[in-house]
Amino acid sequence: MTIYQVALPIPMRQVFDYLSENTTLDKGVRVLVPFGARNLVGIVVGKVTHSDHLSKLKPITKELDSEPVLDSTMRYLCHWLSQYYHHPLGEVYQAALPVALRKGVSSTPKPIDYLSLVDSVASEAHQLLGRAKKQISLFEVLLAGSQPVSRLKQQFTDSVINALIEKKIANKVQVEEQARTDWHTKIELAEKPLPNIQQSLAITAITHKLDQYTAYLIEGVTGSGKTEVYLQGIEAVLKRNQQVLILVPEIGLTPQTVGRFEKRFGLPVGVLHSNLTDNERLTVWQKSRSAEMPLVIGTRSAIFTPMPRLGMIIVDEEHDASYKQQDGLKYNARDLAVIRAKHQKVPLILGSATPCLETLNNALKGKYQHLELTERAGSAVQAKQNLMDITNQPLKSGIAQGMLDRMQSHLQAGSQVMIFINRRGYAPALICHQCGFVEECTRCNKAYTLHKSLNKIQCHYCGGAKPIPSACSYCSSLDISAQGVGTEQLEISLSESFPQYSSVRIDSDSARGKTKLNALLDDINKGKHSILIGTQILSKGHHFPNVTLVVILDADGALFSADFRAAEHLAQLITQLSGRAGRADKPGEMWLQTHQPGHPLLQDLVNNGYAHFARYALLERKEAQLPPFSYQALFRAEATKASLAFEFLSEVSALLTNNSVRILGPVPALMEKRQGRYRMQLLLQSASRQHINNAIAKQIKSIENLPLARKVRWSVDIDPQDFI
DNA sequence: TCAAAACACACT
DNA sequence: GTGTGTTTTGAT
Repeated sequence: MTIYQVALPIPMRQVFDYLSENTTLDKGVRVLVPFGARNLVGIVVGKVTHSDHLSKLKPITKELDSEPVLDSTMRYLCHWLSQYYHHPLGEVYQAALPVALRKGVSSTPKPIDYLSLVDSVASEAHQLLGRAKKQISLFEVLLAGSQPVSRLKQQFTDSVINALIEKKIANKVQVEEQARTDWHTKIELAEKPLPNIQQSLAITAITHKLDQYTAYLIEGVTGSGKTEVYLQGIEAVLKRNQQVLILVPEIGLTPQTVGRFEKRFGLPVGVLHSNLTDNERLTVWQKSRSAEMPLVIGTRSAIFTPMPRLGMIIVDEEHDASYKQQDGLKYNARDLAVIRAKHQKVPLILGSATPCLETLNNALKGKYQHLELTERAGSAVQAKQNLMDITNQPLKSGIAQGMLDRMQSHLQAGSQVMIFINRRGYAPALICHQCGFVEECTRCNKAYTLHKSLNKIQCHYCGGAKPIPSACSYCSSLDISAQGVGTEQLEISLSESFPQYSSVRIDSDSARGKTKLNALLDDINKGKHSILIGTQILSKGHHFPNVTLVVILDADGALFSADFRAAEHLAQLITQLSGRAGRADKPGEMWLQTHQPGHPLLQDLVNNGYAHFARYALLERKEAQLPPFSYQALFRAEATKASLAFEFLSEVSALLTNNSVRILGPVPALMEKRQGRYRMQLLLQSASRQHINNAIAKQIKSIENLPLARKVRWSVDIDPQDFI
């Protein structure tokens, strides 16, 4: 009997030992094992000669694979993930596999039914078929060779196919499909544009060293032709008979995008997104694993696609927040792509018009090769950005009168108007409407965050709290309030102000599901609506040629958010939006409403653009010792009683206390109560990633074993992106 | 006194 | 995580 260590999909940071008569089970093979009263699908992680639980060992019920479902690269990535994110290995393995495989179905493709002519019959077939037209035409198709039944069914009805089988002219044959991996001989290049100088430089840089790991940041303004650089890079890789993995944000994956890749190379493209069925996902996984699929394009979890002949990874819109998984295994697919590219020794391309500061910093330090595309091609335009001072101005549902007038004139000219509410990183700060003063914690010089339900304001850096003041501490005005209006409230108010124009709201509620969103976007570009009210979704991937006015309602919220990334995200949003509104003959304008028209970050963004802003923001981060100049981990806990969550995090804090790691909190989460549960958080920060990692690694088991750990819902988030 | 609810614990 | 055994609670 051999003892195997098996990782199970349970939230426990340990592996379990099982017995088997088979002495040659490989790592990465799935097995069915008894676990308590249940049967679970686990992954073999190793063979051992001794177990501490010899008396308890049970045999493996069933071996599910002859070939490992996780190759050595995938196992390496899973181990890395487990250690880096302090997540149980079994759950990581589970997350890395397509759902179908987690359930234990076979990992090899099902044999396909082919319809094939019976050898002897050819000569007498015409006689047998008589005048049956459809059957004759099916017979003629089959003369050229066997065809999969599923494909024939698109052209012929069941009865025609069955007739040929009954007349013993044809029969069904099961064929194990041979993976065709010689696609490099079948590339059919579509016509391609002539790259400009910057593009050529980027393409040359990338294609020059394809057989080693190098990370590139392509920082290219909207319309500068990043995609063309990708395409020419991909071409070089495909010609070497190597596969390419392309990651895109959740919303960016449209049939047009996929079509562009298919058309360019005349090769099949595997697509992975959240709307696929388990089987569709499995098929792409299988074809990629067998190297039959040259190109795979997908969202976050596509980073787990096995590619034996990987030759390049591309992460498009690398700044996009959807690359970070928000629940369970909180990994960042962009960061994992770096690890994977390094391990498989292939180039990695990160592309964005608005790179996130972490990536930009890596590029500026020389860790990534920095390729800049600053020339706009063809008809691309950028909306002109302006600041509107709303201090002491009458507001109607958050919109200044001057802005309403401007909207009126754009609407009268037959254009569309977009009102943007920034809910992301939303942390209500107290702002005086008279003078623009923001209530700040004197110890940290950070804006207090308003917690209405607790009836106090709290500093999210030191945890200090005090009652909500009734007047501005600077000018004593009573007109102080939190920023922020909801989309619904705004929609009502706008339909009162502009009754003759139709307005539409686009947020994750009204645009649930992809088809619904596409239908809405279609309506908009057909001109069915004049006023668009939206959140995040509008900034991604879609163009609004008829929108000539974009209004950002609450720029201030981002400037004083407890989330230090809020300003960066606002800048990315503004830049993305202004590249998507208007067109050459009808350029757009964008207005940011603010109480702080002189704020250096806003000034820099509006006057000098994102690239300049980002470099300035990096200096600020350095000054404040914030990421990427320090590293963070966030413990979250929620419970029906706030005190439980607080107690738990206090105990965690005590366990982690360590000279080299700063601990902030516990403080209430920005959204302090959700679904009846109180939410608290504890932030760790250090100049050294290693210090944080070590501190957590040393104590994670003790934390897991705290009595309170089973009374609260808790999690660790390494490199947290959101402090919601 | 009993059953439901809450809790504790093991799971290889 | 889940299934199971144990203790607590509170209504009869």
